Amino acid sequence: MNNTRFATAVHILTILADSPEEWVNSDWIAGSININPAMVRKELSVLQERGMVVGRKGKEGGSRLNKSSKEISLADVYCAVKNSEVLGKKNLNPSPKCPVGKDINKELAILFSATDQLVMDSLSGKTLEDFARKFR
Amino acid sequence: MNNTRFATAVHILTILADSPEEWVNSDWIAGSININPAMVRKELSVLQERGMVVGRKGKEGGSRLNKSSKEISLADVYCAVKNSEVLGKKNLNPSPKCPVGKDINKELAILFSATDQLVMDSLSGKTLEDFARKFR
DNA sequence: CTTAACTGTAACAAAAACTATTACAATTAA
DNA sequence: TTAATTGTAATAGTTTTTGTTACAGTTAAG
Repeated sequence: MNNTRFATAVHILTILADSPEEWVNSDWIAGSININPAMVRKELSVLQERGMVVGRKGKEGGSRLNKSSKEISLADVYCAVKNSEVLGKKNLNPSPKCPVGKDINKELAILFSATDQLVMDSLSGKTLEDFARKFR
Repeated sequence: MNNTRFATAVHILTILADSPEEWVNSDWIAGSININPAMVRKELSVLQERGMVVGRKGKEGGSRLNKSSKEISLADVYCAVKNSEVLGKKNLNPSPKCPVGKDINKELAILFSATDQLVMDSLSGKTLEDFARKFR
């Protein structure tokens, strides 16, 4: 994760969590994060697929949470945006002729999964509500 | 970490750990990982700065561990190569006018540090020796 | 004292990932 | 009917990552 996607997603969800009744539009959210509204809509789209958010089209449209912020964990968010493992990529093309090269990726895979799981377990104990509360 | 640096560094160190007496040259290591020798030397250079490895120039030169593989933890390796936090980058330029934007990065910083620390704590319990043993 | 095999490092190039921007069809409220 | 908005695609620009080439400096060994 050498990108801003987790930060962006948490930012979006925090705003929605603080106005659970309202349909907040992407322009407003984009103004708070200071990025392009289209970027916000892209990320909202992902959060919708995961069932965290629901969108409404047309005039007076926008987005809001699809469930209580108590029911959304930061692990849900991480899971939605993550596109690499915590410890990075494995070796791309290690030599099968070398005893180390032959098995390195298998061993790294074990280590990488365990490390990812550690992070997931920790984040699954943290709710969006807990996080969003700090901004009210 | 959306790169191969941790995998590369562990691969290098595993090879060195399995021949603690020998001066292994960058060509040999590069052959096992299947990358350019100059990339190996770049990473070796970082591992040297951290005191894990020592290099010898000239004919019959190469690298070897500077301490027992029992004394090198995977946290040392991670620390040497990491260039981003586990949960990625914070928001680049959030709006100070919005209650969320104003403080989001401060709150994210707390979360991000705690998550990084979790990973470090876990890796600090794993030695290079334990890892390298699997390949002998 | 010359040669061959290395390291260490810099400079540059290529590829991949990430972020930003523009545009527009489809939808909806008023 | 109009104006505001989503959802999405296409494209461009920027940053990060990976690969390559080159070479001065070092060292072992004949």
